[in-house]
Amino acid sequence: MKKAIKIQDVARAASVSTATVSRALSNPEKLTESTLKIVSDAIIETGYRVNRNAQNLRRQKANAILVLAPNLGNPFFSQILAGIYEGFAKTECSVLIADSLQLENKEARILNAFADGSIDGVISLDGDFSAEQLEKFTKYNVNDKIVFACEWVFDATYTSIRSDNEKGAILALRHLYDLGHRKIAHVTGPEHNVLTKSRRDGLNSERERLGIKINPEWIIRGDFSIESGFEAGLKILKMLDRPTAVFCASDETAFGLISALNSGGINVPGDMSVVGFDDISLSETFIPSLTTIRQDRRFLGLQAAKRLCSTMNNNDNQQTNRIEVVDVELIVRASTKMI
Amino acid sequence: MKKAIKIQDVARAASVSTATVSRALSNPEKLTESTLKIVSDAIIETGYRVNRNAQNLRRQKANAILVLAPNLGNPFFSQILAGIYEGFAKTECSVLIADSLQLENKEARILNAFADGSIDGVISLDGDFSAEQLEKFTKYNVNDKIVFACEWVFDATYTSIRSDNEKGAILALRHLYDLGHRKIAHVTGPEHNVLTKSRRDGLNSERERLGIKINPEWIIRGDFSIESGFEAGLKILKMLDRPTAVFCASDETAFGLISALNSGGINVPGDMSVVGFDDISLSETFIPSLTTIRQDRRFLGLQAAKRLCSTMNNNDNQQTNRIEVVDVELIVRASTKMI
DNA sequence: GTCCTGTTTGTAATCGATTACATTGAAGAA
DNA sequence: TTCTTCAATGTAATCGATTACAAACAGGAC
Repeated sequence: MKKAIKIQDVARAASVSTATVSRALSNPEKLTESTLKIVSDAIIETGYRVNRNAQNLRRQKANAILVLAPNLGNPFFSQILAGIYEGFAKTECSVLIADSLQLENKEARILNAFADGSIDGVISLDGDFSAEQLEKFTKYNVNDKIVFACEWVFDATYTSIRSDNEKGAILALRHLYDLGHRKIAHVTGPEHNVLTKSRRDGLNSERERLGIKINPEWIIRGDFSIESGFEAGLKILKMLDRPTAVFCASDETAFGLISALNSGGINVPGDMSVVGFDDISLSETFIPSLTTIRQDRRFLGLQAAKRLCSTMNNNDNQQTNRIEVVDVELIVRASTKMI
Repeated sequence: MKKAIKIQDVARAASVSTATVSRALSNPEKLTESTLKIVSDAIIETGYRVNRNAQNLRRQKANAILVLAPNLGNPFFSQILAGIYEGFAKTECSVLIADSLQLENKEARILNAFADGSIDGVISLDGDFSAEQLEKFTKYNVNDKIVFACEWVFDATYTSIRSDNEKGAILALRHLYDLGHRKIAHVTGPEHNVLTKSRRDGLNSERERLGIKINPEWIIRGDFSIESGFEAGLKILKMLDRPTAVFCASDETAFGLISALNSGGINVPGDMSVVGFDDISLSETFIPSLTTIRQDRRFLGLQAAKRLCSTMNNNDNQQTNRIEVVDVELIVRASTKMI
């Protein structure tokens, strides 16, 4: 094992002080060109790497952020992560990932990580925090170090980047309406989830505007998962008053739904039209290919990263807009058909 | 902002020395029960959290590992990650994730992270390292801090956990053979990939054993992606001498393939049988549901984590078996049919 | 030459926890 | 009582980089 080279070794090799070496790395403009050259050469020659722990200790920083994702197993998140990585690519900041479903006491864990200096900020893709949990964040003064992406909480002090979920639901409903559908079911996300709520709100408002009646049975509780879609499909198979179209809260749910319908002899889109939400990569490939609402997930991640970076660097957290809403788009494919 | 509480503050509150507080946390058995009680109370009362940077600096550890994944977008990896997290759940070790496709000079980045003290170990799901890159690892003496999972490199000094890929290919081929298929195509993974190679090897040896002839056209280069499967499907559509079954190197490739075949009027499994590899969650839901080879991905991740933990803790790296091969299983579903 | 100014570089304190070594004190042996 | 031994606790050096402050030095004004 090579023993680590430290700043002292470089200083000795360059016949300067440690301060000069440190400055060569972080404030090169403060040095004469000639000394900078000497020091740079010595750094290369010795193969010196700054010790992050020492640096972080002294600077009182962690150079790391935490991404909190509910269920890493969902391919939905990968693109968001890619965007986040892109946003941090040029920085020296490490990205830690935690699965918030696996995490007990998540708010305590986050506060702990802040307190012990292992993170400087959080990007949460999970908006499921109780009032008590949020109070703790406020108490420990970390609100402006947490950025929400995709999901969010109802507390205006947090920065958040989200898709226009209401519009997505409206686009989906109108698309089905335009195809002649009037009996439209909805497989929701989990109760209390902000996405569930705003998509349902969009749906209801547009339903009212278009004057569509609704059978309460057609609102089926789901949780974004494939399995919940499958179960919803089984429920629909048993209905006496069947809808002619279904809007699902996620693409995976739509896949499960279509699969169940199929197993019951109902063809999509022949007998029933289905719209998803997200536009994950498999939606194009699925048979039938899925009509869905596209969210620009990479962009959501990228923006969240940028916002967090800027609040972490500038201490002026008087941002103009804490809430940024990203446009969504209807992608028409083969799972929907004129009635 | 609350100013951070340090060990000094706790020492003062408990009227003991900092050494005693430190011992209360890391070597409680060295203290009298009564002092331990006093110190513990003081820790709770003050809300003290150890500063990780200071601790890591002093202990010369990072308390973090890096997971290197090729293409985080692939849902295949999420289960492995879940296993890795499970393996590190009880430890204080943070898990960093990097997408090796996005990472230029990955070996240099890894060595850097070791050198600057930001990681203690690596779990690589990526086996694509050149001889020169491996030499660098050897030179900097980090071979026993790197564990390969899923993929691996041909250097016996590394610990690696992998599925029995040859057996998987053999099971797939024999299943198709048993259904009466003799004209069997294969969509491979990327050239030079170890998985591609071992699956192809398994296929070839079993092919020979069963006495199946092969049209070279039926070996189609892919890269595990949906798109490459789609393109392979298009190629098959154009063939004069068409296979009756296809074995794909990944489930996603199989989805793309089936989708392309479908668009060309070829029904799966009616006109052609398809077998995948991996058994990702959507395989059960896809229409038709996919016959595939199941890898226990969570277990692969968990084992990799355990191995890395034990080599990082015990300095005796005289492990009995550096290579651990995990069994795979044929899952028969609806995408394959008797000819 | 002397003084002043401003730039470049060096010295040493500091971040917060750990731990080798020193000290204290109590129990047991004689 | 006095000495030995050992367990419990304290003192202070240490990990490696940063940076406030000090020092050195060059150049210009007089």
